[in-house]
Amino acid sequence: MDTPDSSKRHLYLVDGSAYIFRAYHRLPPLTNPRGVPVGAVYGYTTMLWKLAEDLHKADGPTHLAVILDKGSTTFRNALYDQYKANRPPPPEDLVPQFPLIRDATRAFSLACIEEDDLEADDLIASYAREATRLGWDVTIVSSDKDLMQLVGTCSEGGGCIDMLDTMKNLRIGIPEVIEKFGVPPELVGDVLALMGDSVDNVPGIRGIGPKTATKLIQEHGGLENALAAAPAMKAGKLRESLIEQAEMARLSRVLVALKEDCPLPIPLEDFALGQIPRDPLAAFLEEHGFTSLLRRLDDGKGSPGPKTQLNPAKPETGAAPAAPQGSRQPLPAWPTVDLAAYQCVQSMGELQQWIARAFAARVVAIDTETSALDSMQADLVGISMALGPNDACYIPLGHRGTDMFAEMPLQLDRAEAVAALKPLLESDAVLKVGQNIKYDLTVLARHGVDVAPIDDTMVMSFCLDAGRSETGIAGHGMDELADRHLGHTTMTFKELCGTGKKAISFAEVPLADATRYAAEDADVTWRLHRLFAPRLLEEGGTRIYQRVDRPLVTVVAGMERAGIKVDRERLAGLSATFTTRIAELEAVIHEKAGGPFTIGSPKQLGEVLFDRLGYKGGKKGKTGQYSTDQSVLEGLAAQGAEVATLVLEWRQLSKLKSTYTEALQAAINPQTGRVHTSYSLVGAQTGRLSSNEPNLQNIPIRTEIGRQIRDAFVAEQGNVLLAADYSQIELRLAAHMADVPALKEAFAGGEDIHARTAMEMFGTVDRDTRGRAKTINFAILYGISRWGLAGRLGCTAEEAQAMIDRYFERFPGIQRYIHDTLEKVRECGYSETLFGRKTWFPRINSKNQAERQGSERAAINAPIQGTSADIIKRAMARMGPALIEAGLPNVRMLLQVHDELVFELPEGDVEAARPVIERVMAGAAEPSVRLTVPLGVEIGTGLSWGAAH
DNA sequence: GAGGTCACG
DNA sequence: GACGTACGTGACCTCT
Repeated sequence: MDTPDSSKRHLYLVDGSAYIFRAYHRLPPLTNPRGVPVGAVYGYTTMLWKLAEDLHKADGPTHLAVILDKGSTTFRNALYDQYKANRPPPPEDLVPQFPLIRDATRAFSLACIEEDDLEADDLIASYAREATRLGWDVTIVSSDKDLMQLVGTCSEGGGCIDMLDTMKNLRIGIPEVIEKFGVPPELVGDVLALMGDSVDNVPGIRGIGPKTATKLIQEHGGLENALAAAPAMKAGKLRESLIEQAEMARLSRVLVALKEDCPLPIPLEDFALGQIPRDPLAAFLEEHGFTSLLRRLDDGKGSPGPKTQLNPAKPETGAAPAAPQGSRQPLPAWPTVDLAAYQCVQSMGELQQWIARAFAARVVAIDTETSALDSMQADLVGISMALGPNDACYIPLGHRGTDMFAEMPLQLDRAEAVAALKPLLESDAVLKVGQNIKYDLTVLARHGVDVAPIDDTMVMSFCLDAGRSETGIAGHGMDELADRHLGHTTMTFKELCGTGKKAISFAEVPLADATRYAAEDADVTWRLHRLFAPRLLEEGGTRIYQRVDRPLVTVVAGMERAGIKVDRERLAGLSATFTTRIAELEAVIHEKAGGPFTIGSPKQLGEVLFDRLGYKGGKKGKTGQYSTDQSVLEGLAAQGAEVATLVLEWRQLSKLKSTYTEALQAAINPQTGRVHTSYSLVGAQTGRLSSNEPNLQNIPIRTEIGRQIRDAFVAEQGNVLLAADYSQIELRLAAHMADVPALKEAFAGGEDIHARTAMEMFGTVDRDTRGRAKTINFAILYGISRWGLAGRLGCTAEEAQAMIDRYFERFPGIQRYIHDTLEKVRECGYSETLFGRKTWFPRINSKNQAERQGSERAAINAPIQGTSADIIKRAMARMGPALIEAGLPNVRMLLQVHDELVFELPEGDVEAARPVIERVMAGAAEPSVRLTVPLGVEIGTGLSWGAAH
């Protein structure tokens, strides 16, 4: 600071919500590179920029916070239910900009505050009062007339309050307030109470406007005096109104009064301005295409520009740049992980200190420790937090004694600690970082905490490095990431809790060990986040991470938590039927085989079929074992081997019973009575989700007998299930991406695409040619080989090759797509979806032909499968807000099955929900990508999942 | 833990 | 000429 009196504090309080409305109306409707409207965000960003430029001026801010309105109702609605009821909804293209305001604030590393039940004005008033009490000067960045009540007030402390209208570049002091209202600031509230406010729906007194209100207050010196003087006034409308509506005026006075004693969620000192780190700001400016600001950021010559304060120095942690594939990147200059440095938090005082420090840090890595792996059932045992390298703590909450005689460990009351952490975990001003934070979201949601905003290092790793590994599939687990990126070997859960029968619950781990383990996880997560955030920007992963995968984390957590109801009795009934039939089959198979054997053992079955019974066609694989899979058994059955037919039926029923009818009953959550799958966001290299424990993405549908299992997935009483499918989405995307006129035309015309293919290929459409065409269409999507196609179609490789040639000829574009895709992957090492998701293929140039060809097929498929995954993920991220906006808060999204979404909704909502869901799904590529084929969506409803198809 | 099989898109 | 023979998953079973 170059101010003479360097101890003088000057607090700027930015009225963010008010600003954004004004900026919206004053600025042209800009959109960012993704087509998202950002005009108001741009205005807001330039305003913050201007304020940042004032940093080093003599009377510039030393402290700054942005205050936002949070909810739509506040305590004032309890006083007067019509308060602000007349407000029109914000313009459609402004709505998506609200959350970006927070992003912008965070990008400047500024504090951002919003509280339920309070308006921004109240928080501003409370902070302003507190600051002046301490002798600070305060500038309120706003032009809101309500806030003018605060201007000029000097307390004993000596601090003064003024306002700054950045748009008009106007300082508002006492003279300006008097000019506007005709009265000094302390009487502004009385004037406002008389005149009312039509926008906020403050009633005031009908017939009294600003002029009369000012005159009355000037004459009588205050509202109560004016009301008291009314009976003595000369008869007329004014006198009558004042008498009749005196109570309305008094209510209005309360409504316009600012609440100056709100609890302050963040201490004033934490608003201290320091250097503004460059990287997050640059990332934000780039993401939204604010290129002129970005240039100014990097242009050191602009003086007196923000350069000196918006210091472009590398982040203090020295994040390492991306490493070339395969080589270890240089390790960041951080102190090595020191398990002894972590604090075990055992008092509320210590906890409060950590919370305050986390607010100040604005980024906190968190990790929850629980008693089990299932986030829907696990009990919360503790929470760890990290604010920097080795700056981490563990808060034990649910530990037991190490044995039944041991004393209970000293720890905070769980409910009390969670309540203390809740404002931090829910604060928009603080980014919560987790490794697989979806798990923590679910656990904490069950304790009433909705964690936001979030980052997930596992998902970040996936967006950077999907498929990227010399030896195979790159994992994104914490231990692996710590080793790969930090050169650090983490404590393993096994070391701590053991395995198998001797395993103990985390709740039984002694606090000292638990602290080392849990805090280390948070510490490592914090470090990984510091590495990944700049890499995403440099390597082009920001778009897919910020726009698709990050928003999805919270959405998917919600779906998992919702679960789906299954009809236990129905499953049990099916199980019993299957059991009986399986026993019958077993007896007959053993009889035909000439003795008992384990039918479920492919090895024994092969020997029975090909050695003992002497059937032909036995093929041994590389393990020296006969193959007995479906196609082999079907071949035997065609030769008249009845036992093969019986084994096929046995296999089908055994599969259905063990994997579905039995396992699903066991998967019903005893608390919710529903089945909660867990989705992995990093499970499939192409960007698809995967589902596990239980897998709800492979519930039978293709056979009649399997389909009965789908009928056991049901809606709650009074509700129905709605299933919405993209039809032929991958073929449509192939038509678009390879630019195939005939296919695009067929999709545009709503034709049967396989029939069209049959016509092009064979000149005629019947069952047979359509079926063959369908096979070929899929073969194309999966990276064709003549051998594979020949096997599927039952023809020779030469005939298959002829068909491939014909396909390329009829559908020009396909061959070029395959060629270009492979070219790019060979060159860059990765493929990309239309939305920029990368999948790495480290073995694309392998000397091993099988390996190489396998990579080539996967590389041809990945952009198509991945783009499809991006599209449905975008639809999922938008679905919740779209349904809320449509007034359908009771429609719940439950499942995703790659090209299908399943919802549960009140029967009465079906007709309203159908078009909303259809629109969101069909339009999910836009505005990022303009497809040249329509996306078809088919919707069905029913009391069960089976019936909804 | 690996291999085989089969449920799904 | 061998290699293996369509992309992406997860669960269950048997056997080592």
